[in-house]
Amino acid sequence: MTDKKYTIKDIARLAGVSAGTVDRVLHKRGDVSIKSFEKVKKVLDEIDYEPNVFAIGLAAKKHYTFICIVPDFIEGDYWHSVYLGIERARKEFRSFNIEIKYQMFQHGNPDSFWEACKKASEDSADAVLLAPNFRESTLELLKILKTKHVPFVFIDFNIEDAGALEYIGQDSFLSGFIAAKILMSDYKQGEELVLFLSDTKDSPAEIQMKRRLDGFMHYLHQNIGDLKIHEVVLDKVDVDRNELVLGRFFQQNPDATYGAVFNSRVYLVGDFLKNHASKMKGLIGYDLLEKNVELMKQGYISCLIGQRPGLQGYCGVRALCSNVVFKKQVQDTRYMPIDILIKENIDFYFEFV
Amino acid sequence: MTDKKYTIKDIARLAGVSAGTVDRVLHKRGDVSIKSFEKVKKVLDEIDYEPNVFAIGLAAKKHYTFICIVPDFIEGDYWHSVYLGIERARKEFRSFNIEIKYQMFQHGNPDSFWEACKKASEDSADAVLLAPNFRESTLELLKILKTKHVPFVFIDFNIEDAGALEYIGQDSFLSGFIAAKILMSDYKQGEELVLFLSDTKDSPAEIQMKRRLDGFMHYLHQNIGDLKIHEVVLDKVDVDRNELVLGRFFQQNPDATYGAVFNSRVYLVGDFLKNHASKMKGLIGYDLLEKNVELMKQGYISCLIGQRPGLQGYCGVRALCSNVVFKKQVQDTRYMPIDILIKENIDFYFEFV
DNA sequence: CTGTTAGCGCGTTCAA
DNA sequence: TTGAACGCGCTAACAG
Repeated sequence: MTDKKYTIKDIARLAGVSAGTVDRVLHKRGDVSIKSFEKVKKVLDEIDYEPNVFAIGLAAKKHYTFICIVPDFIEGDYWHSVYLGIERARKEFRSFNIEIKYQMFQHGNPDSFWEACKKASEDSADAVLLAPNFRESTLELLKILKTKHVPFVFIDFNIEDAGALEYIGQDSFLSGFIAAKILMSDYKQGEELVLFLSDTKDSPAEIQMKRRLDGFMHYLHQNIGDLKIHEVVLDKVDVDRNELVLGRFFQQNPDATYGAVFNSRVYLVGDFLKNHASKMKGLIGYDLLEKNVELMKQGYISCLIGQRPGLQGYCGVRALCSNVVFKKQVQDTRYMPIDILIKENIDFYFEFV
Repeated sequence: MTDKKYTIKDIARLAGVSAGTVDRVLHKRGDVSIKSFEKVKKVLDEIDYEPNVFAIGLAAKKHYTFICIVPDFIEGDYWHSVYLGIERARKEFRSFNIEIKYQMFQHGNPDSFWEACKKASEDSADAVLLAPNFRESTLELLKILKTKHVPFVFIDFNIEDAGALEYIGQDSFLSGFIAAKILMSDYKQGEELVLFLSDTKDSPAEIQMKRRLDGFMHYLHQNIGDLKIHEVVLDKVDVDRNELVLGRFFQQNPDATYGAVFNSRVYLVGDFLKNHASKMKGLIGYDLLEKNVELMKQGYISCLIGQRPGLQGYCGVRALCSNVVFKKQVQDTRYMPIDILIKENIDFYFEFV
């Protein structure tokens, strides 16, 4: 393969036509005589023409607006990483005149999500990236987007057959399966397991957790017989209540020495352990929130499953950009790697270079 | 943060000078009066100027040649991935007029490496990426590069204090430590371990393996008392000899049920096990060669440590590009993530998006 | 020392 | 249906 770079002018010269005609052929803009078309086509078939991206970027006049409907965040949490990925993409594609607008909502708050969807559908966008936190509001929004032919991608959660350009996220079932395999690798007869569950209902987040749990249980059924499994429901925010619940639980079940949390809030358990100067033999959870990472480094959490939130945000914007700006087809599902992070490799982990 | 994009013309207008002067200030090209400089500086301090990368790319007239001194490869092996990463970077930076030349050598062959270094030093390059397989030849080459002020980066192996612009690779000690932790997670009293060693000598590859082994042993000392450890030396290529050695070993040591290989050639052991329809309780090795991945999917290898060869190649070229083309400072060490791959997450693993 | 100018390759007029 | 011409933002050469 040669590195010789052909320009439109080169092609025009080789074909014996003008640059404008070549451009028309390349972009299928019509108004080209059969004869000219053939001549240009012939040259294009023979050489390996790749347009100069810089010239394209420089000459681009069109402006695009992408709307991102994602949860609001605080420093160091999951959606902060997603945001950073989106911002990274924004900078990278800034020269293509892509403007990114955010419609943020309170995570887990249906009204706030609905509000965000409504605003987004009123606004005119060329593409939409969204974390479909609630099903009904999402479908409502999609209806409008579809009539306007505005493409959209889902990140983190999926709603199948909703017509998304692409879904970007993890295979939840398998990540649960892996979590079990890692967590229970040093299991010995007689030890017990506790699943720390959540009390949210009916949200895609809940569905995701359910799938992870399914995968987790699937591993246990396949590999571990008669294991005693406890369940403890934790509150999202009520630390005092959790303190009470966990205190009682651990007192009554000293053999429950493996713990699993199927969302980011494994720090709730980690913090409890830390406050009581206690450790489980194994505690696994999801996502590299600062709090989680810190607790893992201190030994209260033994493993975290990472799902590349930053990459999700980045890929989301990039998929929209490929489709809208470059009219390229994109794949319909992009599964993120299932990263296994432990105390020892967490320091080398990064999402971007 | 506003998205308003300032151009050099904007700055010139705001500062009351011409675009040329602004350019001189931006690039510290001198020949600017104090007064003009101050005016431009003031404007620059107030706004958030980011040059348009496309315009830079388009206007760039200079051509660069990078030489990559890396091992030759076959489809699906480690250095193939490195190559793909380099090629990815080549395509991405092609518009900056960077030409990539390869000086490939036979992996592990000092003469071939020496030959490649010699050719590279005779050729005139603007930057060099190399996998310093042999110390002396490398130092010889570096001497010449340094007199010519040609920057170079190391990938995969490092030679410390050799003046490399950047070293890109893994923290070998820690990756060994992690390998032990993963491998021995379900260790039970009485089980035995076998280390499959290599017989290469004095190469940076050997040093890397040594470091991994050190980390591995460090974990064992910290966490597992009186473990019986065997050592088996495998030949790189002589399959028949290995067959013999392994056959005898496993016959005599039925309790040696954990195995570790500190390089890519864990497939040597995996293949043996497969041929004898046998499995170890745990077998760990390095790198996602096709052969290794296949054996892991089939259950003969339990875990592989990945070190992102593709990303290494990509980052290597990118570092050179940042430094040579954009005159940017680059970090001196870029440790790759230590990826933990098992049967279940291997299918979702990828290096690039 | 400083302003002006001619491209870089492509998209997009506009006149022929 | 076609070719010529302009401009995107920046760099570098040149003329004052």
